[in-house]
Amino acid sequence: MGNYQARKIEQKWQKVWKATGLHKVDLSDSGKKYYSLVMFPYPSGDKLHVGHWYNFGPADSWARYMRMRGRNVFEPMGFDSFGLPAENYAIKTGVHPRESTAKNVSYMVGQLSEMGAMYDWDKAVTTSDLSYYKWTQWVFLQLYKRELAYKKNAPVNWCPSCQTVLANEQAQDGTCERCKSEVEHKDLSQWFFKIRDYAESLLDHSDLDWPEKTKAMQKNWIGKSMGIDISYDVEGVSDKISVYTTRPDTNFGATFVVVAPESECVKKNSDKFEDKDAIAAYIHEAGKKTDIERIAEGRKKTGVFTGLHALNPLTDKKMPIYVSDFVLAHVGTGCVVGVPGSDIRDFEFAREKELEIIRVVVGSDGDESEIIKPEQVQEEEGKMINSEFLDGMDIHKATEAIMDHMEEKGWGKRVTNYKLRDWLISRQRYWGAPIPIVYCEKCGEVPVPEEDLPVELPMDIEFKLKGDGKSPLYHSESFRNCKCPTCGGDAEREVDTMDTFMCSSWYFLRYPCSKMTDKPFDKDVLDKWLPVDMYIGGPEHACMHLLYARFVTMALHDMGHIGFKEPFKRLVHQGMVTKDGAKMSKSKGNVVSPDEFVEKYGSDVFRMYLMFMGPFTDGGDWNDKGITGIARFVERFWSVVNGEEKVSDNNLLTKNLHKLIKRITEDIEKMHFNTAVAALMEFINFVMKNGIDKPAKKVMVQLIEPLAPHLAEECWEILGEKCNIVDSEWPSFDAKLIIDDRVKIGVQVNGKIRGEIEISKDAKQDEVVKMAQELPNIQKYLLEGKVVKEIYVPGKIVGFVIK
RNA sequence: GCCCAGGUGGCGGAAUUGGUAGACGCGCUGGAUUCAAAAUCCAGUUCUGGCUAACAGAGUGCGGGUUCAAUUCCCGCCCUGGGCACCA
Repeated sequence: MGNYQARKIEQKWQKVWKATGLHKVDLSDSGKKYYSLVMFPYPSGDKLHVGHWYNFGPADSWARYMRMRGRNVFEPMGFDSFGLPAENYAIKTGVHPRESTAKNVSYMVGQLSEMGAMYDWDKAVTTSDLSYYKWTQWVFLQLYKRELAYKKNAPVNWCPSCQTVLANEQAQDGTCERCKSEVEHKDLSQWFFKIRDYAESLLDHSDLDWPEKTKAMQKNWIGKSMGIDISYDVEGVSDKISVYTTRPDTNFGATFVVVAPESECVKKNSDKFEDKDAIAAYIHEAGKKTDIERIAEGRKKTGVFTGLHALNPLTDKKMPIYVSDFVLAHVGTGCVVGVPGSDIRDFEFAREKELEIIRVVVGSDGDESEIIKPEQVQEEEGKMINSEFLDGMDIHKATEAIMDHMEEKGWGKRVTNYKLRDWLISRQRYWGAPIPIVYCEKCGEVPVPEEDLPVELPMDIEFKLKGDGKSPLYHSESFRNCKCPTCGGDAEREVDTMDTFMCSSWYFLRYPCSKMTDKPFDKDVLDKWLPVDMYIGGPEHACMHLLYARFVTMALHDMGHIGFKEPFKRLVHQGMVTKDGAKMSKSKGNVVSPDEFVEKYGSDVFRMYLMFMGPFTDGGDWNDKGITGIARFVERFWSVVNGEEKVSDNNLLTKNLHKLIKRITEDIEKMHFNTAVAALMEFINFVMKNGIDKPAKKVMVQLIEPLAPHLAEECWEILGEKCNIVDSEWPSFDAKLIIDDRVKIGVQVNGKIRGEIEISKDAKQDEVVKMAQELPNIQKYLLEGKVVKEIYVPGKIVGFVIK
């Protein structure tokens, strides 16, 4: 026999599997279909790191388990290959993104092949391939046709020195990553998708087997609220000012109005402001801050008085109007009414500007005094005071009453608001799918006809930053200049590319149809194979990617392109693998490659070690200290399979084997791979003492198949089986065989364990109590007082309460 | 700041319709084997006291509470991680 030659055996089976097409899926047979998907990787210069393995290994184990349960499993893989890092690399080194991406992809394909997963490479997609992004552009056109795409001005991070747009990542701490200049905001005309139109549909998770926390995060992200838009007259100005509030009940306490620096209201009325220079300077400064900074509670509030006043019709009070950066233009109407007695940020602002603070809600402490402490602001329950006809009502009733009142008077209108913003897809970058729009002087904005797709990304691009603020594609004359599809006259192409989230919002629809050239996908095929049965990926995608993918799927459904509304039936998030407590990234220099471990221990050991680290959904900090434990286990497993077949206790073997089947089955169902490995270790420890027979060996080998597929395949062959083990039937257990006749239970006195007894599983309470009482150590305690209660939880615990 | 998770031995973790906390593995200690080492095998291993015992006390981030009994349920904190819309 000898030691287990992991590398040799793994390469042998990978070759066989490839040659026999074991992992190719017949998509015409959808009867027992199972679409098992992982979020596809970005082909970065770091290649695959241990985090990918942590994710992909168990995902493949799951797919293998489902295949052994008789499902026709489709497990595709691909690359999300457009994006910023390849472009930055090009700017630095001059290497074309197409080249560096192709290199990274081919290296990663090699790494993934060594894993031995069941990927059907015939169906692979690479989003930067012409044959893929052609259809990303097609998806854009569908959304455009449906009037879900539109253009408007929106701010970008702008480096005044480099004269270029920066990603958030390049603008951390408000300075440019390259030159350290202070980052400013600049408005550009950009494309958006109306994801807000789908806010209600996206809030409906009722048919989704998703983690509760993910649903909660999406719900909070969408942020539905019911409130009222109130219009106030502004003294000396013809236009009214409109504010959105969810707490109109507090409006008798309104003492000022605040408008966002970038709001329409500021733009429209700037000529009427008192100190125009001060306000212009303030707006400029606000542009340098991030939203998170601006809205943080506890931060010192700043602002400039406009000289204008809004009139509160409830109180006839003149409310001064301020410009302040703690209000954001894209939230609600970009204007808020200041109620410092009931909102903590308004409270902070009022203190700063010495504005009137009125108590209108009495909270649980019953305090009605005029002076309000910060902790009394923002009461979630309470009743109204100082609010005329609302006085005495609880805040919820008052909210309804005042909204009725305001609507009757014509001062306001009930509205539903969402925090969700429309999806900004324009990117002023090269390495992305061009937006298929043409601008013609005569015809205006014209979508590229579907038959003219793809709009091909040009190669004649110089990556060095031009410093003229234009998108890279602007500089390709051959790309930019074109003929109008409608009138044939001279026209210019849109030079922005699409957000890469656009590529990943539909790739799962392309996999089953990846080779089609005349259409993005076939409705019949997709209606059979989708939704995805299991989708595995990181929780960091809870709000963005997963909402975008749902939105695109819903929109395509509503246009009749596909017959299902939701893309992902079941969702599981793997945990994140960190290194020294931090997310692995090139900038931190803490990326750990799986290659040396695969080389040294083999794919199976490495995969099982990652599983054994802890629960799949938890992740953890990477270290390689325990990997020898798994290597030892594999050696022992190997020697048991190859060892003699002699058993000292047959009944015990059967019982433990059936217990093992139960545990592994349940653990895999719950994705608790760590305890599945532990259970196998316990079983091996047991059979090393007790011995094993051939049928038990076979079951044991089947049970390890999802976790260590190469090892299992080799053992399966050694045990004389002909078929591939992944096509053997998952073992079942007999519940009757795993019942323990005798169990050890603890004996408690006043809740503390004082002894242990062994009882028969159907022993009666009297019997058990009597046995417990007879223990010398228990007698000692029983003599100390009077027994007031005897407790017996069958099979679990026996206890006495004494006084 | 806001939203969502998580905190258990020297380390990774196990155990939750409340019922013997620490399975499994790493590491460590002792032993066997060996000229020696590696590898392997056997035994021990939460901490404190105690005779390497019986047993007792403490113990699941911190402070309270409910209960015969709390890692598990409730209230209030602290810390760490993820996300916050141009990294993907």
